[in-house]
Amino acid sequence: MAGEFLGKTVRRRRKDARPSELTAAALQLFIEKGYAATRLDDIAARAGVVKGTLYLYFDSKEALFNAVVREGLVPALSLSEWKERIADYAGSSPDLLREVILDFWRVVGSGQAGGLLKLVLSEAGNSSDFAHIYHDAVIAQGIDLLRAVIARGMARGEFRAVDTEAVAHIVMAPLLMRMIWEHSLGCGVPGVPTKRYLAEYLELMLSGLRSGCSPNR
Amino acid sequence: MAGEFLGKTVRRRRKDARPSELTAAALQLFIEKGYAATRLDDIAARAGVVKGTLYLYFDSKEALFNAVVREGLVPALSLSEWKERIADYAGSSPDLLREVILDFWRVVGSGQAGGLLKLVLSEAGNSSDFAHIYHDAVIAQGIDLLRAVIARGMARGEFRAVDTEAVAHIVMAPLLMRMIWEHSLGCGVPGVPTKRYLAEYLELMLSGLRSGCSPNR
Amino acid sequence: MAGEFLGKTVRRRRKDARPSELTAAALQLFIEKGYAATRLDDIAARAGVVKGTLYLYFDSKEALFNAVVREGLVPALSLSEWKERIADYAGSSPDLLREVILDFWRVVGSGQAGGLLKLVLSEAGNSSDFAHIYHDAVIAQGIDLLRAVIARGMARGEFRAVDTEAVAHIVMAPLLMRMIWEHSLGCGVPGVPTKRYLAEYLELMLSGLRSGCSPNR
Amino acid sequence: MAGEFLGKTVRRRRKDARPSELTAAALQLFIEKGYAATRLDDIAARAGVVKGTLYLYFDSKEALFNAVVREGLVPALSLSEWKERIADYAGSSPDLLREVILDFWRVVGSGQAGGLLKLVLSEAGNSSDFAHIYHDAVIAQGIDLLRAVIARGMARGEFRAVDTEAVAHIVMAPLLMRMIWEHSLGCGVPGVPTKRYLAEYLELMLSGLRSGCSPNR
DNA sequence: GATGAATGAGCATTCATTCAT
DNA sequence: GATGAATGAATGCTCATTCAT
Repeated sequence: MAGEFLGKTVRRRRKDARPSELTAAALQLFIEKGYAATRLDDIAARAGVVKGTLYLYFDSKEALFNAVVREGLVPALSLSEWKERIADYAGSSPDLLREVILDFWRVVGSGQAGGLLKLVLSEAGNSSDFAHIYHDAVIAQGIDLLRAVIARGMARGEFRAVDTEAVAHIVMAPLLMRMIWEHSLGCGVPGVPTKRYLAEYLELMLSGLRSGCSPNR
Repeated sequence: MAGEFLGKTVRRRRKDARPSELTAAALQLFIEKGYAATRLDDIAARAGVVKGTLYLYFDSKEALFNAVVREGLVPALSLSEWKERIADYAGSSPDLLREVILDFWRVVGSGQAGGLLKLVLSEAGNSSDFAHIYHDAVIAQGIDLLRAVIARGMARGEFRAVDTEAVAHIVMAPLLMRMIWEHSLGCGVPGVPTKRYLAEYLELMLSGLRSGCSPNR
Repeated sequence: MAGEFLGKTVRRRRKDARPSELTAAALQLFIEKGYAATRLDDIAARAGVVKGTLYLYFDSKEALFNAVVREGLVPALSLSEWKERIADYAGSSPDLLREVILDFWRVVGSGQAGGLLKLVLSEAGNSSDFAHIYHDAVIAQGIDLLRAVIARGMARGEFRAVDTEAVAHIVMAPLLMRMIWEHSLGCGVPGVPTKRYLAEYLELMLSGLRSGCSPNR
Repeated sequence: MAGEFLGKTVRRRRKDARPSELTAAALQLFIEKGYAATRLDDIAARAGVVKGTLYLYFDSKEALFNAVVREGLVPALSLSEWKERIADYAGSSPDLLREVILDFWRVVGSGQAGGLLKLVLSEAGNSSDFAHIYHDAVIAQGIDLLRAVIARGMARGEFRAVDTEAVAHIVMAPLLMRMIWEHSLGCGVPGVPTKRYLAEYLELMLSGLRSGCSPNR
């Protein structure tokens, strides 16, 4: 019967969806209040369940935290597609750098994935070293992409000669800081809207990388 | 007697130094483990006293935290001296920017003052909004300096026209990120020593700001 | 069809056998870990069902415990047959005592019925007073048999005059202690195999009861 | 001043006495309700303190249980004195056996030490194997004493030849069972006062051990 | 009848805070 | 001023019990 069918479907969909509902609620609260200050009661309440229910899906508060972080890393996986696109890219290196950076911002900088950065930094030093995990899974991905683009620009004479690794870190820093401030101050960097920030940022980095200008001194 | 005299001296010195010994111990632990995960017992133990003693100097754990942050802000006060120095500065704006940035790094980026940034970001969102306090006391100071220098450079035709506020934030970001990583990953950014990082950073920013080059597009 | 027939048979047999399968699993675990430390999940798992299923047959954990104990008392019912047999017995009282004791051991002392003693003693003091129930249903049965045999021996001049009730308790004690040790230490009394224990025990009791010897003092 | 002196004394005496006050309360409740069913709140309440106070003296509920058992074993240490006394004893072996048994009963069978037997049997099978510990510390001590006395009697021709180890266990059983029943049924074995029980018990054992009677068959 | 997801009351444990000494 | 024993509220975790399917 349709009733039974729907019933089972609802139940099953619930069961399947629960874990991510729970981690979503947990992520929000962990970011808002920090790991230690977040009570399981609060997480459960925000997810519309009861504390005990959490233990049907996660062994402990720490296990829940792990799941939250791991789930937050998933979007960053899409960055790996860029590796092939860079090889086939036909346009100029400045254009490519623009595209890569804006896509990184779209994927990582927006939504709750941004708060995850603040979270793992806050809880760095705990048993499971999530700062390293996050660094390797997200930051290092972005760094690698930037290095590849910068190297391409150097090879094509579009960028001046730089230490690609150092510069990749430096170029990424303003993106990450922006993410951090937005989740720490609550409402973006005061006085500078994101759009203008990104525009000035891209201009500054591209100008700084461009070859063919006289040296600074 | 010499013994008594020494005793009193030690006692007196101790008594006066106590509060800062306590906040120093607290700062270390707050940075290492976060506010919530740090027990007063641990702080007292590291300071060589007993938990109850903390309450002779601070009303509560939160009051201790406040004192820790406030004390950490003190070094940043020296930044205010720069305001006058900028007005009197005789050299080029790129040189001035270099000096200001390196001094900011010396004052804020080194020592435990660096950990403080990570700490206030971690605990952002708690009752007392330290992220804002820290932002206003330290970051905003630095931002203002940078804005002044950039404006000077623009006025003198040494820097191209930019949004000074946005660019000041962007220029500061790599410094702050470096501080954060050093205290979150434990041991600096892997693969890029601080000295090279700073050198490439200055070069990139100054190249990006320099006037007289054709626009990026 | 045979398949269906077998299926129904199996189903039917299962259905009827379920309660005792459940109590059997529960008995084992209650003895191993104690009442409170045994989780319904464990019992269900050992019985090959799911926790909720237990509630189809028992109202609560305590009701299950009650059923376990009551079921464990059943074998002891066979002791009642002895009442008639004693009346008709033709041999000597020492021989009769031997037979009664060895049968008691066979019925009560072996198998899981032995563990039941340890169990009810462990949980004595709970709401339902199983120590009394077990005492009345099993121990008192044995005591009564022993009293009858001892009284017969006294009447026939084979045993010396004793307080039959006290002596019955005393005679039974070594049997019960042996049962307890076997289930508490895991592997019988260290150093004394059951067979030798029983032989020496019977000899000591019969020697102690025998009439016709000079008093101890 | 006297006030201060008394104050310190009271405080110190409290501090020193606390652990044993707590274990005493815990022992009572563990015996009454079993380990798992006893809440720390109850123990604290009975000791006149608050739950948290328990953790000033014991790391966990299990640590408290361990302390309770270990403390309960102390009285049994006095049994070791008997080893020398047996060697020097001048009287008959039956008299010696009487004395040893009555002293064992006085030391182990009375007071809360008796409940300890029930307790360790109940909790046998848990991580720390207290049944073995108790067996070795208390029961085995008594067994050894009995074996020594029985061997002495056999050597002097006062007792018939028996397996000393088996018989020692058997002789001890009625004492232990009596202890167990008293703590499981609440109020002694129904119908047989302790005094008569012990008298009949001694008579039965000594008669059973005495040499010079014809064998049972 | 059987399942297993969900519940919620109960308990062990932690830790900031107090206060008599 | 300094101590440390004692407190009690808070919280992670468990598990018997229920109920929709």
